[in-house]
Amino acid sequence: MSLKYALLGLLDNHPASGYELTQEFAASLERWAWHAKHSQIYPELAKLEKDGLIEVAEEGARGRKTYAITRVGREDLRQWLVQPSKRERMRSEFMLRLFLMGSLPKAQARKMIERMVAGAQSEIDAVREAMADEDPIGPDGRPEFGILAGELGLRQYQALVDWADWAIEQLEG
Amino acid sequence: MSLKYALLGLLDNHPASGYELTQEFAASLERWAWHAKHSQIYPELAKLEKDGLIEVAEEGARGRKTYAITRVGREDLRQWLVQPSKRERMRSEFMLRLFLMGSLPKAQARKMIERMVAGAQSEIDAVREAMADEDPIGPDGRPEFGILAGELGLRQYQALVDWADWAIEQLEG
DNA sequence: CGATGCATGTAACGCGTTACATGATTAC
DNA sequence: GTAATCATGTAACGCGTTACATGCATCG
Repeated sequence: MSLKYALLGLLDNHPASGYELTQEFAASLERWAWHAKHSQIYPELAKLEKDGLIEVAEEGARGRKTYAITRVGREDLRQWLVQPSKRERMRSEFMLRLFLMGSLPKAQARKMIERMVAGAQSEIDAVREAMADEDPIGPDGRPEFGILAGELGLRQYQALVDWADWAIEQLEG
Repeated sequence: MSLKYALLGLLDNHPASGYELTQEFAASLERWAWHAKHSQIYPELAKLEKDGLIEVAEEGARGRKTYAITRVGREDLRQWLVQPSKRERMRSEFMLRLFLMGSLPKAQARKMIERMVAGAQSEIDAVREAMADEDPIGPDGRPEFGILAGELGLRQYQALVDWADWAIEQLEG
């Protein structure tokens, strides 16, 4: 269900082809929110068109089809955004590793945690730098939710880094 | 792949039946790390047995089969825990909603964020209370990674709550 | 003897990944 | 002309969910 709304959401900003949507996934959504490959996107677009939520606005070179969201599609998207979602099921390989780390000798578990944190920290540094001059409020006064969401992602990474200090202290004590 | 190691990890603590493993998922792993239903667990156990990573240690009433991890299984588990995993692909419906919230009028977006935060806060309160007297180091001196991981989960929820204040301030400003 | 909980499985379907497959256009 | 990029699709497979299906044991 989520891919459907990811596509409707992107098309609500501006019309785009399947190819462009694939790029947008890779460029923005992928890091913090959702990922999809073209092999999943094309069939899904066909389905959305069949259901009347989007339409082909223009056909270009090389068989390129530019899709636009329809009134019905926009309505469906708004509904989904507003409707409270049930608690997400967690599914994180990272967390799973943590849970099972008791199967390793203490010293090795500690080393793994340190390695995880180093990874998170370099991720934070890289993204902070890339986001340094991004304003969460666009020049037109409209909020850029991608930037806002990115800030949340960074803060959650930071929580991991801080936690690790505490966790290692627990292990030592 | 992850379900395999979740099962091996649980069986490395103590032998258990498919039924018990299903309960353990529901009780501990489910909240922060991984989820699986019995309909997925039973076939996976059969596969692990066929591959020699676990074995039937005992058969009880009602067709109950208690599985135990084998030496080979333990080795495989350790390998997986130690081997650095490639960056996980993000897939969070929650984050996706945030990204797409620009499709809502500002006031409504704000309301959605407030609702999300209220949910997170009550989750934090409930879990903090439940975890209040849990010591991350067990009475035998061995670290309880479930508790450590839970603390991380709580801190990440807390990061969300803190972020929301900031985000709403941005929207107002 | 009836409800609840223990205990195990299978089938159908949907979503996501990897790999296969093709062809047009543009830049060098 | 040839390499890179644009552009769209299909097929096979694996993982996860929902629903279907069965039967034994225990407690009251």
